[in-house]
Amino acid sequence: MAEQTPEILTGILHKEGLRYTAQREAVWDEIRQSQEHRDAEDIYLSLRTKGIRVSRATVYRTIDVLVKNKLVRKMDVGDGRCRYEPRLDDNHHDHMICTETGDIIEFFDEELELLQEKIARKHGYTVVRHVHQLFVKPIK
Amino acid sequence: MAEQTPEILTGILHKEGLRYTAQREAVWDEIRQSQEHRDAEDIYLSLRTKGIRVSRATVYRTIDVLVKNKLVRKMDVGDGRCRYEPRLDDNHHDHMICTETGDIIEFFDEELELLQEKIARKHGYTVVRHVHQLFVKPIK
DNA sequence: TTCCCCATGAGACTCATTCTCAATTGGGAT
DNA sequence: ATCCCAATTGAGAATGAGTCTCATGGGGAA
Repeated sequence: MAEQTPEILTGILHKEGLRYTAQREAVWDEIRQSQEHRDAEDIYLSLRTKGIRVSRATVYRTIDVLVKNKLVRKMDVGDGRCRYEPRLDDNHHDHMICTETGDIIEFFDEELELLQEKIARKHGYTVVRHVHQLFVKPIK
Repeated sequence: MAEQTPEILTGILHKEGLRYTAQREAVWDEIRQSQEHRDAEDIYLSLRTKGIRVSRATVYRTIDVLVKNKLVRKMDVGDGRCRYEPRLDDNHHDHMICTETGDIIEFFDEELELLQEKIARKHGYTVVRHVHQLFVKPIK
């Protein structure tokens, strides 16, 4: 999973007119190598634990760039902290949050995607992006 | 729209073991008489402008009770402030937010509701509640 | 009417995120 | 390779929605 990723970051920074720095690389690496849905503080602390000197401000600033360029997906679960996940493969999906365990399950449904667009069109709009979260509990 | 509503509130307060107060009535009236999706500060300021003495704390506390008892719907648009709307008729619906004008359009689609439940079941869950927002832009 | 306890208001507090600004550093020009 | 300067960084202050505290006020049962 690691071959072309460095260039992905440099390419984006270049496109945005931003400089390549060790901190930006570190933040992107940190998010990339995890499949969890972590908040900014988790990411920050994980970097610090690894001995990487970076500040919260830089973590937040870098995440903004990554989100804007679709390397990272930002999700607001509604509990006051946003979670982030890598978006390397760019497979779109939504989330199911278990109300009993807090587990986050990813799902994708083509029919659902089409239906949303259909509904928007009915009102004279087209979907730019969407937020869809199912708060669920295990059956029985 | 006003006949039985006072009793709705008193009934709920009684059920919750809470007292009927002028402030709680005022907050509920304020939310009821508007179809807008306003945040807590808007509601608070509107009450103060009308000369009603109520504090932010009471507005928040009362909204919590109303939301818990489904008299009010709480929606987190993701911009840091939650919006509230009355829920008298209890017609469930989701929201479409226009990215150009900020307009909020309500929609409901039975097929969508069923599809969500179907997806949850496929993973061994059942839907408790959901958040579904379409960020849209006008066609052409 | 009294009395007990819940509700209220003012402002302190929390906590995620953003901002400030002096010090540092990337990287193009030379 | 070196210079130079705007971009970047870190530390901590600031922000802002929402929550909490606690002294005072007011429902409502008896």
